[in-house]
Amino acid sequence: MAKQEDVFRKVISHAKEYGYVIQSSEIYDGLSAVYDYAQNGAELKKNICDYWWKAMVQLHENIVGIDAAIFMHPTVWKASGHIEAFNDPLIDNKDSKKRYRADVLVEDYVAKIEAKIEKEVEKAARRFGASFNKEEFLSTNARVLGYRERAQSILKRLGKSLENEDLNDVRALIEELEIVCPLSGSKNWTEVKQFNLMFGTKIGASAGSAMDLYLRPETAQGIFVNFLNVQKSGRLKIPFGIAQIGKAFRNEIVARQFIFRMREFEQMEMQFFIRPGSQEEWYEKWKETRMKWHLSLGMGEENYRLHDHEKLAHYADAAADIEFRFPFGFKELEGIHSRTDFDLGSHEKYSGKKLQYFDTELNESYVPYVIETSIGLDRMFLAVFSNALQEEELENGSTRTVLRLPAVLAPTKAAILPLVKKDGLPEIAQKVMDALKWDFNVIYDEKDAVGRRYRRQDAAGTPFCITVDHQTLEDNTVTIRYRDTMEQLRVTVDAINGIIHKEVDMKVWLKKM
RNA sequence: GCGAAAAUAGCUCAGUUGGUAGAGCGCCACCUUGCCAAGGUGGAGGUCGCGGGUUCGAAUCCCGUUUUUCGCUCCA
Repeated sequence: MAKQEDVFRKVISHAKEYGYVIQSSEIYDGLSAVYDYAQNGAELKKNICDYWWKAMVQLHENIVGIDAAIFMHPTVWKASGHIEAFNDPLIDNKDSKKRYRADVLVEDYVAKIEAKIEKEVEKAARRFGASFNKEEFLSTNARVLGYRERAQSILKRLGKSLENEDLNDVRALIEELEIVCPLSGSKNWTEVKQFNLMFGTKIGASAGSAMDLYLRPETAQGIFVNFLNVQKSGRLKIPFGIAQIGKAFRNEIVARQFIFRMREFEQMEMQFFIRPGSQEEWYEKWKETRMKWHLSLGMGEENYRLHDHEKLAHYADAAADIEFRFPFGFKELEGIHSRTDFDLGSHEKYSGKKLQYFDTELNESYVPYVIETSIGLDRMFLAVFSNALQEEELENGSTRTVLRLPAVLAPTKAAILPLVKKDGLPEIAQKVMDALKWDFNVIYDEKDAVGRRYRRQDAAGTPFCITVDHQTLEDNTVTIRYRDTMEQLRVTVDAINGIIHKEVDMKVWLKKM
């Protein structure tokens, strides 16, 4: 366990030290669970995006990509169920450390009162036998009436407090009713707090005419609301998919573990529209396809596992996670969900617009079913980065820190190094770099001994080092050193481009799928 | 959100019973070497997370706060 923590700590400090990830607003003590991608991080992230986009959009004739706005009409979040599900008054019991919905606690209490009424009814029914008139009993029995009045006044007060967002009164109500924690039996409660997982903001500059908006808590809805426009303008036939990469925002109660759970994060997702009834087949197909994509990066099959959900979200009829072995254990990296027609159907209801597809083969219209693949870009970044960071013992007893990023994703593909800073070698190295920079991200480094420069590039994740030495002056050859094996080959200057290209080309990597 | 721990240079850390800060690595310049880190000389960089308090005096003690990590909780 302690070792796991150490590894994670190293990942975080390495990410900072080598220009990958920095905490946001660090000079102001940082902002909780918000991080910035620095120069190398931005490149790595962009490469992950490209790798995903190519695999999903470019290589599938029936998948197109869009880029929807972060702001959406507020009703979208009613239709999606987020306003309902993301808005709860919560209270904690300090002894059992259990968290409850405050309104549910009160409602449970009322339910107990109602149970008492039922008991009275049963008792009376036994006593009076056949002559028992339930209606009459309920409207005349003093004890029942007392219970009733009490229950009603409690619910009325609760409703009013919730409506006025008077959380102090909800708390007061819980105290007055002497509600105890079902687990610990104690009345040691915290304040009631309103948790809204969505970030609110306003559109419109003047306060009077401003409209409440949310920053989207997921990107999927941008696809659903545009479903028909894209289908029609793209003349797309079912089955087809719409993909998107974009930011989403969640005001997480607990946001932790570096970039694993951030308040502002990025999703890469694809909604695949299919005929109702074919969801099982496509669900399996996409699980398999997405897993292949992951495995093509060569990060080790043993580091992935598929986890099927038993408890399903309200919109889904099947759901699975692709989990990855992060430094803190196996955690969700990507979700594959069979979302049925929940979203499109709900948008039909709320918007009053038809969101149906006319299937010419079946000669009928229907609301398509949806299979979703949704991967956290930041989590993918963390998976790639943490998996790549290794410390290895060399034969000579020294250790080497090496960031074995898949070459296709590495921010910098090659470093160009003159063996020494004289004899015209820097000038040649500069020329080599100028020739390569059109095709690859390359950097030049002439400081320190060449061995040290190799190690520097190892730690930064650069897969190749090109060294210009004295022999270059004679026969126009250089050495190319491989990060992972530390082996060197002598090649002509003209051959470098081809060698690197073969190793970092997305086509080569994607073909492993 | 609760509980625990932590915060000192870019990184990893030391700092003895309170007496206005150190190391290693890294970084910069120059010299030297020249194919796998740790050669020489010189240099930059910290009011010890922030704010209060106690004290003649606080990195050190107390309170608050922010951030991070771990456990619980939560998680469409």
